Amino acid sequence: MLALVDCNNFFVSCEKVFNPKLEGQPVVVLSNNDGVIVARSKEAKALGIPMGAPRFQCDDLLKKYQVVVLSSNFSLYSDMSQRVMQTIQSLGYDFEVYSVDEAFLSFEGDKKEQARFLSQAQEVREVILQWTGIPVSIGIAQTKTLCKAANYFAKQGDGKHVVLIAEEVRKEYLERLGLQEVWGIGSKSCERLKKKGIFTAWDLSACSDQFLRKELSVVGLRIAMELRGIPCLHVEEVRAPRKSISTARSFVQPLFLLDEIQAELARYTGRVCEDLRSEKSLASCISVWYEAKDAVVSANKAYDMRSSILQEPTASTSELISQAKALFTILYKGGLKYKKVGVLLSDLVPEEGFQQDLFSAPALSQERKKEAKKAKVMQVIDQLNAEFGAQTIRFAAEAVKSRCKRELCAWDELPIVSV
DNA sequence: TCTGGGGTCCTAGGACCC
DNA sequence: TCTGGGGTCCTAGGACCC
Repeated sequence: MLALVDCNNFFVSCEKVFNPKLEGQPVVVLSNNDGVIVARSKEAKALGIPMGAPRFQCDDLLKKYQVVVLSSNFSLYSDMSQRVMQTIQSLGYDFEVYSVDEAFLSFEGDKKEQARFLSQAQEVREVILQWTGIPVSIGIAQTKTLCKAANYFAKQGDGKHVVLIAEEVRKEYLERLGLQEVWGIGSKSCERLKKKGIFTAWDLSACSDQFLRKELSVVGLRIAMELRGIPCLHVEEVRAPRKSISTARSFVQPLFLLDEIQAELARYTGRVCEDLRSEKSLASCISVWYEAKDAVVSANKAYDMRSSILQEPTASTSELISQAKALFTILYKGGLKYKKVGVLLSDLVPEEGFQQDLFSAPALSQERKKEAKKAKVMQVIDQLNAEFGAQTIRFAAEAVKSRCKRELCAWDELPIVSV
Protein backbone atom coordinates (compact mmCIF):
# COMPACT_ATOMS: atom_id res chain seq x y z
CA MET A 1 0.00 0.00 0.00
CA LEU A 2 1.00 3.60 -0.53
CA ALA A 3 0.38 6.63 1.62
CA LEU A 4 0.47 10.30 0.76
CA VAL A 5 1.50 12.60 3.59
CA ASP A 6 0.39 16.14 2.80
CA CYS A 7 1.02 19.08 5.11
CA ASN A 8 -2.12 21.07 5.87
CA ASN A 9 -2.07 24.67 4.62
CA PHE A 10 1.68 24.34 4.62
CA PHE A 11 2.94 27.94 4.40
CA VAL A 12 0.39 29.13 6.94
CA SER A 13 1.23 26.23 9.26
CA CYS A 14 4.93 27.19 9.07
CA GLU A 15 4.09 30.76 10.07
CA LYS A 16 1.97 29.49 12.95
CA VAL A 17 4.85 27.45 14.37
CA PHE A 18 6.75 30.68 14.94
CA ASN A 19 3.77 32.82 15.81
CA PRO A 20 1.22 30.82 17.80
CA LYS A 21 -1.03 33.88 18.07
CA LEU A 22 -2.13 33.10 14.51
CA GLU A 23 -3.86 29.94 15.71
CA GLY A 24 -7.58 30.08 15.06
CA GLN A 25 -7.31 33.25 12.96
CA PRO A 26 -7.90 33.66 9.24
CA VAL A 27 -4.42 33.95 7.70
CA VAL A 28 -3.21 34.17 4.11
CA VAL A 29 0.32 34.10 2.67
CA LEU A 30 1.17 36.08 -0.48
CA SER A 31 3.49 35.31 -3.38
CA ASN A 32 6.47 37.39 -4.38
CA ASN A 33 5.64 41.06 -4.83
CA ASP A 34 2.70 40.43 -2.52
CA GLY A 35 0.82 39.71 -5.72
CA VAL A 36 -1.41 36.67 -5.26
CA ILE A 37 -2.66 34.53 -2.42
CA VAL A 38 -0.70 31.28 -2.33
CA ALA A 39 -1.79 29.80 1.01
CA ARG A 40 -4.78 30.12 3.32
CA SER A 41 -5.54 28.92 6.82
CA LYS A 42 -8.69 26.87 7.21
CA GLU A 43 -10.44 29.92 8.67
CA ALA A 44 -9.49 31.93 5.57
CA LYS A 45 -10.73 29.15 3.28
CA ALA A 46 -14.04 29.18 5.16
CA LEU A 47 -14.42 32.88 4.34
CA GLY A 48 -14.38 31.98 0.66
CA ILE A 49 -10.98 33.47 -0.14
CA PRO A 50 -9.88 31.65 -3.29
CA MET A 51 -6.48 30.08 -3.86
CA GLY A 52 -4.28 31.84 -6.39
CA ALA A 53 -6.41 34.95 -6.48
CA PRO A 54 -4.76 38.33 -6.99
CA ARG A 55 -4.60 40.02 -3.66
CA PHE A 56 -6.21 43.30 -4.73
CA GLN A 57 -9.32 41.41 -5.79
CA CYS A 58 -9.73 40.18 -2.23
CA ASP A 59 -8.96 43.45 -0.46
CA ASP A 60 -12.55 43.95 0.69
CA LEU A 61 -12.86 40.46 2.09
CA LEU A 62 -9.46 40.63 3.77
CA LYS A 63 -10.32 43.92 5.42
CA LYS A 64 -13.84 42.99 6.39
CA TYR A 65 -12.81 39.89 8.30
CA GLN A 66 -9.46 41.29 9.50
CA VAL A 67 -7.55 38.53 7.82
CA VAL A 68 -3.86 38.40 8.77
CA VAL A 69 -1.96 38.93 5.51
CA LEU A 70 1.68 37.83 5.35
CA SER A 71 4.42 38.10 2.75
CA SER A 72 6.00 34.77 1.94
CA ASN A 73 9.21 33.50 3.46
CA PHE A 74 10.27 30.70 1.19
CA SER A 75 13.55 29.94 2.91
CA LEU A 76 11.59 29.26 6.10
CA TYR A 77 9.16 26.97 4.29
CA SER A 78 11.90 25.02 2.63
CA ASP A 79 13.66 24.61 5.96
CA MET A 80 10.46 23.37 7.61
CA SER A 81 9.89 21.04 4.68
CA GLN A 82 13.27 19.46 5.31
CA ARG A 83 12.37 18.91 8.95
CA VAL A 84 9.15 17.15 7.99
CA MET A 85 10.95 14.93 5.47
CA GLN A 86 13.71 14.10 7.94
CA THR A 87 11.07 13.08 10.45
CA ILE A 88 9.52 10.67 7.95
CA GLN A 89 12.95 9.31 7.18
CA SER A 90 13.75 8.75 10.83
CA LEU A 91 10.60 6.63 11.10
CA GLY A 92 12.24 4.25 8.67
CA TYR A 93 9.87 4.35 5.68
CA ASP A 94 10.80 4.10 2.02
CA PHE A 95 9.52 7.37 0.68
CA GLU A 96 9.57 9.91 -2.13
CA VAL A 97 9.65 13.66 -1.56
CA TYR A 98 7.01 14.72 -4.04
CA SER A 99 6.85 18.44 -3.35
CA VAL A 100 7.71 20.94 -0.65
CA ASP A 101 4.74 19.74 1.41
CA GLU A 102 4.06 16.19 0.23
CA ALA A 103 5.68 12.77 0.42
CA PHE A 104 4.63 9.32 -0.77
CA LEU A 105 5.40 6.46 1.61
CA SER A 106 5.46 2.73 0.99
CA PHE A 107 3.63 0.68 3.58
CA GLU A 108 4.84 -2.90 3.58
CA GLY A 109 2.33 -5.66 4.08
CA ASP A 110 -0.79 -7.29 2.74
CA LYS A 111 -3.46 -4.93 1.48
CA LYS A 112 -5.95 -6.54 3.85
CA GLU A 113 -4.13 -5.22 6.92
CA GLN A 114 -6.14 -2.02 6.88
CA ALA A 115 -6.21 -1.48 10.61
CA ARG A 116 -2.45 -1.68 10.79
CA PHE A 117 -1.98 0.82 7.96
CA LEU A 118 -4.35 3.22 9.65
CA SER A 119 -2.54 3.06 12.94
CA GLN A 120 0.83 3.42 11.24
CA ALA A 121 -0.44 6.53 9.49
CA GLN A 122 -1.77 7.92 12.75
CA GLU A 123 1.65 7.46 14.27
CA VAL A 124 3.35 9.23 11.36
CA ARG A 125 0.92 12.11 11.76
CA GLU A 126 1.44 12.40 15.49
CA VAL A 127 5.23 12.27 15.33
CA ILE A 128 5.41 14.90 12.58
CA LEU A 129 3.10 17.18 14.54
CA GLN A 130 5.06 16.73 17.72
CA TRP A 131 8.52 17.12 16.22
CA THR A 132 7.86 19.92 13.75
CA GLY A 133 4.56 21.52 14.74
CA ILE A 134 3.16 20.89 11.26
CA PRO A 135 -0.24 19.12 10.99
CA VAL A 136 -0.58 16.68 8.10
CA SER A 137 -3.31 14.64 6.41
CA ILE A 138 -2.66 11.15 5.12
CA GLY A 139 -4.35 9.27 2.29
CA ILE A 140 -3.74 5.54 1.93
CA ALA A 141 -4.53 3.44 -1.16
CA GLN A 142 -3.17 1.12 -3.83
CA THR A 143 -1.98 3.80 -6.26
CA LYS A 144 -0.66 7.32 -6.08
CA THR A 145 -3.72 8.80 -7.77
CA LEU A 146 -6.01 7.02 -5.30
CA CYS A 147 -3.81 8.25 -2.42
CA LYS A 148 -4.36 11.78 -3.69
CA ALA A 149 -8.10 11.13 -3.66
CA ALA A 150 -7.93 9.63 -0.17
CA ASN A 151 -5.99 12.66 0.96
CA TYR A 152 -8.64 14.95 -0.42
CA PHE A 153 -11.21 13.24 1.78
CA ALA A 154 -8.83 13.27 4.76
CA LYS A 155 -8.74 17.06 4.45
CA GLN A 156 -12.49 17.52 4.45
CA GLY A 157 -12.57 18.87 7.97
CA ASP A 158 -14.48 16.12 9.73
CA GLY A 159 -11.52 15.63 12.03
CA LYS A 160 -10.39 12.44 10.33
CA HIS A 161 -6.92 13.35 9.02
CA VAL A 162 -6.34 9.79 7.77
CA VAL A 163 -8.40 8.05 5.07
CA LEU A 164 -7.84 4.66 3.49
CA ILE A 165 -9.48 3.79 0.18
CA ALA A 166 -9.73 0.01 0.04
CA GLU A 167 -10.97 -1.83 -3.04
CA GLU A 168 -14.39 -2.47 -1.45
CA VAL A 169 -15.08 1.25 -1.01
CA ARG A 170 -13.27 2.57 -4.07
CA LYS A 171 -16.41 3.10 -6.13
CA GLU A 172 -18.17 4.87 -3.30
CA TYR A 173 -15.31 7.36 -2.88
CA LEU A 174 -14.73 7.94 -6.58
CA GLU A 175 -18.39 8.69 -7.14
CA ARG A 176 -18.09 11.44 -4.55
CA LEU A 177 -14.90 12.88 -6.06
CA GLY A 178 -15.53 15.65 -8.58
CA LEU A 179 -13.58 15.47 -11.83
CA GLN A 180 -11.81 18.73 -11.02
CA GLU A 181 -10.38 17.13 -7.87
CA VAL A 182 -8.70 14.31 -9.78
CA TRP A 183 -4.91 14.58 -9.75
CA GLY A 184 -3.74 15.39 -13.27
CA ILE A 185 -7.05 16.67 -14.59
CA GLY A 186 -6.78 20.43 -14.92
CA SER A 187 -9.36 23.02 -15.79
CA LYS A 188 -9.06 22.58 -19.59
CA SER A 189 -9.57 18.83 -19.59
CA CYS A 190 -12.26 19.15 -16.97
CA GLU A 191 -14.33 21.48 -19.13
CA ARG A 192 -13.95 19.30 -22.20
CA LEU A 193 -14.88 16.10 -20.39
CA LYS A 194 -17.91 17.62 -18.71
CA LYS A 195 -19.33 18.38 -22.13
CA LYS A 196 -19.08 14.68 -22.83
CA GLY A 197 -20.99 13.76 -19.69
CA ILE A 198 -18.06 12.90 -17.42
CA PHE A 199 -18.46 14.52 -14.02
CA THR A 200 -16.81 12.36 -11.38
CA ALA A 201 -13.63 10.36 -10.88
CA TRP A 202 -15.75 7.23 -11.19
CA ASP A 203 -17.09 8.35 -14.59
CA LEU A 204 -13.53 8.89 -15.76
CA SER A 205 -12.30 5.52 -14.55
CA ALA A 206 -15.19 3.87 -16.42
CA CYS A 207 -14.28 5.39 -19.82
CA SER A 208 -12.88 3.13 -22.51
CA ASP A 209 -9.12 3.10 -22.96
CA GLN A 210 -9.55 4.15 -26.55
CA PHE A 211 -11.60 7.19 -25.58
CA LEU A 212 -9.12 8.18 -22.86
CA ARG A 213 -6.16 7.85 -25.22
CA LYS A 214 -7.85 10.02 -27.80
CA GLU A 215 -9.13 12.72 -25.44
CA LEU A 216 -6.30 12.94 -22.92
CA SER A 217 -3.36 11.07 -24.47
CA VAL A 218 -1.41 8.50 -22.48
CA VAL A 219 -1.54 10.85 -19.52
CA GLY A 220 -5.32 10.47 -19.19
CA LEU A 221 -5.15 6.75 -19.73
CA ARG A 222 -2.64 6.47 -16.92
CA ILE A 223 -4.85 8.47 -14.58
CA ALA A 224 -7.84 6.21 -15.28
CA MET A 225 -5.77 3.06 -14.74
CA GLU A 226 -4.57 4.41 -11.44
CA LEU A 227 -8.14 5.22 -10.43
CA ARG A 228 -9.02 1.60 -11.21
CA GLY A 229 -6.36 0.52 -8.72
CA ILE A 230 -3.67 -0.43 -11.22
CA PRO A 231 -0.39 1.30 -10.33
CA CYS A 232 1.29 3.16 -13.20
CA LEU A 233 3.31 5.57 -11.10
CA HIS A 234 5.85 4.25 -8.65
CA VAL A 235 7.44 5.65 -5.54
CA GLU A 236 10.75 7.15 -6.62
CA GLU A 237 12.98 7.07 -3.60
CA VAL A 238 15.92 8.62 -5.39
CA ARG A 239 15.10 12.02 -6.77
CA ALA A 240 15.95 12.30 -10.44
CA PRO A 241 18.39 15.13 -11.14
CA ARG A 242 16.72 18.28 -12.38
CA LYS A 243 16.67 18.91 -16.12
CA SER A 244 16.59 22.67 -15.87
CA ILE A 245 17.00 25.35 -13.25
CA SER A 246 15.58 28.82 -13.61
CA THR A 247 14.93 32.04 -11.78
CA ALA A 248 12.68 34.86 -12.88
CA ARG A 249 11.12 37.84 -11.12
CA SER A 250 8.64 40.47 -12.03
CA PHE A 251 9.41 44.01 -10.95
CA VAL A 252 7.11 46.19 -8.93
CA GLN A 253 7.89 49.01 -11.39
CA PRO A 254 9.03 48.23 -14.93
CA LEU A 255 12.73 48.73 -15.65
CA PHE A 256 14.13 50.52 -18.72
CA LEU A 257 17.89 50.68 -18.37
CA LEU A 258 20.20 48.02 -19.72
CA ASP A 259 22.55 48.29 -16.74
CA GLU A 260 19.79 47.86 -14.20
CA ILE A 261 18.27 44.86 -15.91
CA GLN A 262 21.65 43.23 -16.38
CA ALA A 263 22.35 43.63 -12.69
CA GLU A 264 19.07 41.86 -11.95
CA LEU A 265 19.91 39.11 -14.39
CA ALA A 266 23.33 38.73 -12.83
CA ARG A 267 21.68 38.24 -9.46
CA TYR A 268 19.35 35.58 -10.79
CA THR A 269 22.26 33.91 -12.51
CA GLY A 270 24.13 33.86 -9.21
CA ARG A 271 21.17 32.06 -7.67
CA VAL A 272 20.68 29.46 -10.36
CA CYS A 273 24.40 28.73 -10.39
CA GLU A 274 24.39 28.13 -6.67
CA ASP A 275 21.48 25.74 -7.16
CA LEU A 276 23.25 24.09 -10.03
CA ARG A 277 26.35 23.44 -7.95
CA SER A 278 24.38 22.10 -5.02
CA GLU A 279 22.83 19.63 -7.51
CA LYS A 280 26.35 18.68 -8.56
CA SER A 281 25.48 19.46 -12.17
CA LEU A 282 26.86 21.56 -15.00
CA ALA A 283 24.82 23.53 -17.52
CA SER A 284 25.30 23.12 -21.27
CA CYS A 285 22.83 25.80 -22.26
CA ILE A 286 21.79 29.18 -20.88
CA SER A 287 18.75 31.20 -21.89
CA VAL A 288 17.63 34.69 -21.00
CA TRP A 289 14.12 36.03 -21.55
CA TYR A 290 11.91 38.99 -20.78
CA GLU A 291 8.31 40.09 -20.64
CA ALA A 292 7.53 43.70 -21.46
CA LYS A 293 4.63 46.08 -21.06
CA ASP A 294 3.13 48.09 -23.92
CA ALA A 295 5.34 46.26 -26.38
CA VAL A 296 2.68 46.34 -29.09
CA VAL A 297 2.73 50.13 -29.06
CA SER A 298 6.47 50.21 -29.61
CA ALA A 299 6.29 47.41 -32.22
CA ASN A 300 8.55 45.23 -30.12
CA LYS A 301 7.90 41.77 -28.81
CA ALA A 302 6.11 41.40 -25.49
CA TYR A 303 8.14 38.29 -24.84
CA ASP A 304 11.46 37.22 -26.24
CA MET A 305 14.19 34.75 -25.46
CA ARG A 306 17.75 34.07 -26.50
CA SER A 307 19.81 31.01 -25.75
CA SER A 308 23.39 30.06 -26.15
CA ILE A 309 24.98 26.66 -26.08
CA LEU A 310 28.13 26.63 -24.04
CA GLN A 311 31.33 25.27 -25.45
CA GLU A 312 31.89 23.21 -22.33
CA PRO A 313 29.31 22.58 -19.62
CA THR A 314 30.00 24.78 -16.61
CA ALA A 315 28.73 25.83 -13.21
CA SER A 316 30.89 28.93 -12.98
CA THR A 317 28.93 31.98 -11.91
CA SER A 318 31.36 34.40 -13.51
CA GLU A 319 31.18 32.70 -16.87
CA LEU A 320 27.41 32.33 -16.83
CA ILE A 321 26.89 35.93 -15.72
CA SER A 322 28.87 37.18 -18.68
CA GLN A 323 26.89 34.88 -20.98
CA ALA A 324 23.60 36.12 -19.52
CA LYS A 325 24.61 39.74 -19.92
CA ALA A 326 25.71 39.18 -23.48
CA LEU A 327 22.44 37.48 -24.34
CA PHE A 328 20.39 40.27 -22.88
CA THR A 329 22.42 42.88 -24.74
CA ILE A 330 21.20 41.21 -27.94
CA LEU A 331 17.59 41.19 -26.72
CA TYR A 332 17.57 44.70 -25.30
CA LYS A 333 15.53 47.39 -27.02
CA GLY A 334 15.74 50.88 -25.57
CA GLY A 335 12.39 52.32 -24.55
CA LEU A 336 10.72 49.00 -23.75
CA LYS A 337 9.16 48.69 -20.31
CA TYR A 338 10.57 45.47 -18.92
CA LYS A 339 8.33 43.97 -16.28
CA LYS A 340 9.97 40.58 -15.84
CA VAL A 341 13.21 38.90 -16.78
CA GLY A 342 14.53 35.41 -16.21
CA VAL A 343 17.47 33.07 -16.59
CA LEU A 344 17.19 29.39 -17.46
CA LEU A 345 19.96 26.80 -17.31
CA SER A 346 19.23 23.65 -19.26
CA ASP A 347 20.79 20.54 -20.76
CA LEU A 348 22.21 19.84 -17.35
CA VAL A 349 24.83 17.13 -17.04
CA PRO A 350 26.35 15.53 -13.95
CA GLU A 351 29.48 17.24 -12.71
CA GLU A 352 31.36 13.95 -12.66
CA GLY A 353 32.28 12.39 -15.96
CA PHE A 354 30.41 14.56 -18.40
CA GLN A 355 30.91 13.86 -22.09
CA GLN A 356 33.81 15.87 -23.38
CA ASP A 357 33.91 17.52 -26.73
CA LEU A 358 36.06 15.34 -28.95
CA PHE A 359 37.45 18.27 -30.91
CA SER A 360 38.42 20.34 -27.93
CA ALA A 361 40.49 17.48 -26.56
CA PRO A 362 43.94 18.80 -27.58
CA ALA A 363 43.34 22.04 -25.74
CA LEU A 364 41.88 20.19 -22.84
CA SER A 365 44.68 20.17 -20.34
CA GLN A 366 44.92 23.96 -20.33
CA GLU A 367 41.14 24.37 -20.29
CA ARG A 368 40.79 21.73 -17.64
CA LYS A 369 43.17 23.57 -15.33
CA LYS A 370 41.23 26.79 -15.79
CA GLU A 371 37.93 25.04 -15.14
CA ALA A 372 39.26 23.35 -12.03
CA LYS A 373 40.46 26.67 -10.72
CA LYS A 374 37.09 28.30 -11.33
CA ALA A 375 35.33 25.39 -9.65
CA LYS A 376 37.54 25.81 -6.61
CA VAL A 377 36.69 29.51 -6.35
CA MET A 378 32.98 28.68 -6.59
CA GLN A 379 33.32 26.10 -3.89
CA VAL A 380 34.90 28.61 -1.52
CA ILE A 381 32.19 31.18 -2.25
CA ASP A 382 29.44 28.61 -1.61
CA GLN A 383 31.06 27.61 1.67
CA LEU A 384 31.35 31.20 2.87
CA ASN A 385 27.75 31.96 1.96
CA ALA A 386 26.55 28.81 3.64
CA GLU A 387 28.37 29.73 6.81
CA PHE A 388 27.81 33.47 6.98
CA GLY A 389 24.52 33.85 5.16
CA ALA A 390 23.35 34.23 1.58
CA GLN A 391 25.08 36.88 -0.53
CA THR A 392 27.91 37.42 1.97
CA ILE A 393 30.12 37.11 -1.08
CA ARG A 394 28.70 37.90 -4.47
CA PHE A 395 29.83 39.07 -7.88
CA ALA A 396 30.08 42.80 -8.43
CA ALA A 397 27.72 42.49 -11.39
CA GLU A 398 24.88 41.28 -9.17
CA ALA A 399 22.26 43.75 -7.98
CA VAL A 400 22.46 44.00 -4.22
CA LYS A 401 18.88 44.51 -3.20
CA SER A 402 15.82 42.59 -4.19
CA ARG A 403 13.30 44.57 -6.19
CA CYS A 404 10.45 42.52 -4.87
CA LYS A 405 7.76 44.00 -2.74
CA ARG A 406 7.43 42.21 0.59
CA GLU A 407 5.82 44.64 2.92
CA LEU A 408 4.09 42.28 5.25
CA CYS A 409 6.99 40.42 6.84
CA ALA A 410 7.27 40.51 10.59
CA TRP A 411 10.46 38.51 10.70
CA ASP A 412 12.75 41.33 11.79
CA GLU A 413 10.99 41.23 15.14
CA LEU A 414 12.01 37.66 15.89
CA PRO A 415 14.41 37.38 18.81
CA ILE A 416 17.85 35.96 18.03
CA VAL A 417 19.02 33.02 20.12
CA SER A 418 22.74 32.79 20.81
CA VAL A 419 24.10 29.35 21.50
C1' DT B 1 -2.39 7.97 -63.62
C1' DC B 2 0.79 6.16 -60.69
C1' DT B 3 5.22 9.37 -56.27
C1' DG B 4 7.86 4.58 -50.05
C1' DG B 5 8.60 3.58 -45.49
C1' DG B 6 10.81 3.98 -41.29
C1' DG B 7 13.30 6.35 -38.25
C1' DT B 8 15.53 10.33 -35.24
C1' DC B 9 15.95 14.83 -33.45
C1' DC B 10 14.45 19.37 -32.42
C1' DT B 11 11.15 22.96 -31.24
C1' DA B 12 7.04 25.29 -29.81
C1' DG B 13 3.07 25.07 -27.47
C1' DG B 14 -0.22 23.07 -24.33
C1' DA B 15 -1.50 21.22 -20.02
C1' DC B 16 -0.67 20.26 -15.56
C1' DC B 17 1.30 20.29 -10.73
C1' DC B 18 2.62 22.56 -6.27
C1' DT C 1 -3.28 50.53 -10.73
C1' DC C 2 -2.07 46.27 -8.71
C1' DT C 3 -2.36 39.10 -11.32
C1' DG C 4 4.04 34.41 -8.60
C1' DG C 5 7.60 31.23 -9.52
C1' DG C 6 9.63 26.73 -10.61
C1' DG C 7 9.12 22.66 -12.62
C1' DT C 8 7.64 18.24 -15.76
C1' DC C 9 5.69 15.65 -19.50
C1' DC C 10 3.39 15.02 -23.99
C1' DT C 11 2.24 16.03 -28.82
C1' DA C 12 2.49 17.71 -33.43
C1' DG C 13 5.03 19.23 -37.07
C1' DG C 14 9.22 20.13 -39.58
C1' DA C 15 13.78 18.82 -41.08
C1' DC C 16 16.57 15.39 -42.09
C1' DC C 17 18.54 10.68 -42.86
C1' DC C 18 18.85 6.11 -45.16
